[in-house]
Order: sequence, then C-alpha cells, then structure tokens
Amino acid sequence: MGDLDWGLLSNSVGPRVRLLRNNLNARSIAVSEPFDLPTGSLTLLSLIDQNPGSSQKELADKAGITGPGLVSLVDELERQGLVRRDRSTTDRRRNMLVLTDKGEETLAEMFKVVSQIEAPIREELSQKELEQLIGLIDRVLKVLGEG
Amino acid sequence: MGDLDWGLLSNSVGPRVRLLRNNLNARSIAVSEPFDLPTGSLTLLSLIDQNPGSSQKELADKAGITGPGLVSLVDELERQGLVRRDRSTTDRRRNMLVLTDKGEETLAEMFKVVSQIEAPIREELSQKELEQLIGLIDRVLKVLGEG
DNA sequence: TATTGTTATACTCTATAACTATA
DNA sequence: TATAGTTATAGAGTATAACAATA
Repeated sequence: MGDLDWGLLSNSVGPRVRLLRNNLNARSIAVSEPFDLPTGSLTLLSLIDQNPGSSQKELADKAGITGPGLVSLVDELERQGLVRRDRSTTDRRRNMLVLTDKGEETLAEMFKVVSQIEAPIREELSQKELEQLIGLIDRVLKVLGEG
Repeated sequence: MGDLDWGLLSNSVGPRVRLLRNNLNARSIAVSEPFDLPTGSLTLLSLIDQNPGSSQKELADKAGITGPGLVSLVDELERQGLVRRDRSTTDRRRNMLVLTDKGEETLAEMFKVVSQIEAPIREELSQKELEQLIGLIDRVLKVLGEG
C-alpha cells in the first residue's frame, strides 16, 4: 500500500486530503451511528453550542454544508429534541438555532466518543504539531475562500 | 463566515478536512472537465506514470478508491486511449496498467492546469510550510492505516 | 430586488455483495 | 480456499433550481 509513489503529485495536498477525508468520514459514521444521527451532527451541535442564535445560513457556510443539506440535518436534530428553531423577532426570515438541554448532553457524549476515536492522531502528533497542522490548514482554507 | 467558532472541535481536524475536501474537489472537477474525464483521473494517471505495471488493487489502495470505483475510472481512461490493461503473464488474474503516449501527454497537460489552480496555496505557504503540511498529513494517514 | 429557509431533484462518490477467472 | 478484477446495486453527500415568506 505504501510502496507506491505519488509521482507528479508528490507535493500536492489533493490526493492526501481525499484519503484523509475518507478515513475520517468512516470514523465519523462510527461516532454518529450509536446516536442514530447523520454525519455532521457533532460538528453542527458544537457550532450551535458555541454560537447560539446563529442563522442556518451562517452555520451552513461555516460547516461547509449546503443550505438544503443543513435543513435536513436540523430537521433530524430537531426531531430528536436536540435543537430548537426560534424565529428571529427582528428579522422574521431567520431561524435562531439553540441547543436544548438534551442537545447539550448529546454533544458532550459524542465528544467523548470522537475523542477516543481520534486518540491515535493525538498520540502520533505532539500538541504543538497538531496546532501546526490545524494552523496550516486554516491558512489554506482562508486563501481558498473557505475561512 | 469566519466569525463563528468551532467550539468543542477547535482542536479537531475533521471539520476542516471536510471544508478542504469540498473546495479541492470543486477545483478537481474544474481541472478534469475540459478533458472530459472524471474526478481522480489526474491522481490515477500520475500514479500509473510513476509506478507502471501496478495492479488495480495496488492503485486503488494508494489512491483511496474502492475496487469498483477504480474499474470505472480505468474503463474511461482506457476508452479514451490514455491507459492500457496488460494481463500479467506470471499471474493472469492481475492487470498491469501502463500509460500510452497519449496518456503521458494528457497527464502533463492536466498537471499544468492543476498547478495553476493550486497556485493560491503555494503563494500563501512557503515551500517549507507546504512540506511541513504534507509531512504532518502523511504521518496522520500512516497512523490511521492509510499510509 | 435581494435574502432566508424550504422543497424537489439529480448527480457524484463511496460501499457492499456476488460473480468469474485464476491461483 | 483465497485473491484480482468485474458487475450490479444501494446509499450517503453534495449541488442546483425553483418557490414562499420576509426584508
């Protein structure tokens, strides 16, 4: 598996990001499945928790999910009583999303599971290296217009 | 867009990899479209070029593509005369993949296009930082069993 | 006229199972 | 019995267009 060479793409991040995403996605499914929630739920719960009252558009942009994709995610989270859609009184087009108490609990539980699953990464990389990796990715995202 | 906070996932690579992958995938489509080729063609051409005679299984593992996914990719590349499937004489189950002359030309052209598209990344990151980023990703991939 | 959220729809990517031919 | 490649199929993820309500 590791005996092949990337060739012309030896200095490209593209192919590696695909491998990384595939692997992390599989792990993400493993985290979400016991909670009977779709992939991306943890990310969304965490975002709402940290930024209560955000609109769906703001959350979709930050999470890298399309509008319709976010609607179905929120539908499911709301159905399970983890999230509430409060109509904004100042701009009645917007939904201000907030976590319910149950949503907070679920977020904490999911975070524990994902921490276990990501443990190998934190064992391989020092805290400083992990911050370096995230910092570099964030700079790339920013220049690509996703920051 | 950038005014929201990741919350509990501030030190997680998962959500960022999704954003990165979405963006790079859109760019990959932009590169492949003029050549009327599916996403992943450049990666595969580059791998075959550097490792001629590889089996489809070896290539699929390295590229992070499933067996059936690789079959349809090779089908298309072969249909356009960019790749040849040579049956191995020592193990007649295996296909030894090689680039045709036209395949080599197409690879070179696609590489020029992808270099232009990835230019913003190379302008933002120094050569050393880019190597750092790739090195860190490779270590993560290895510990996840994808190296 | 523009924007938020929604619905409907299609397409791509990825995953899985079953088949064949070889070993 | 196991492996490489293939076929068929299903599912998740993502994208786009059109609509309603509001600004």
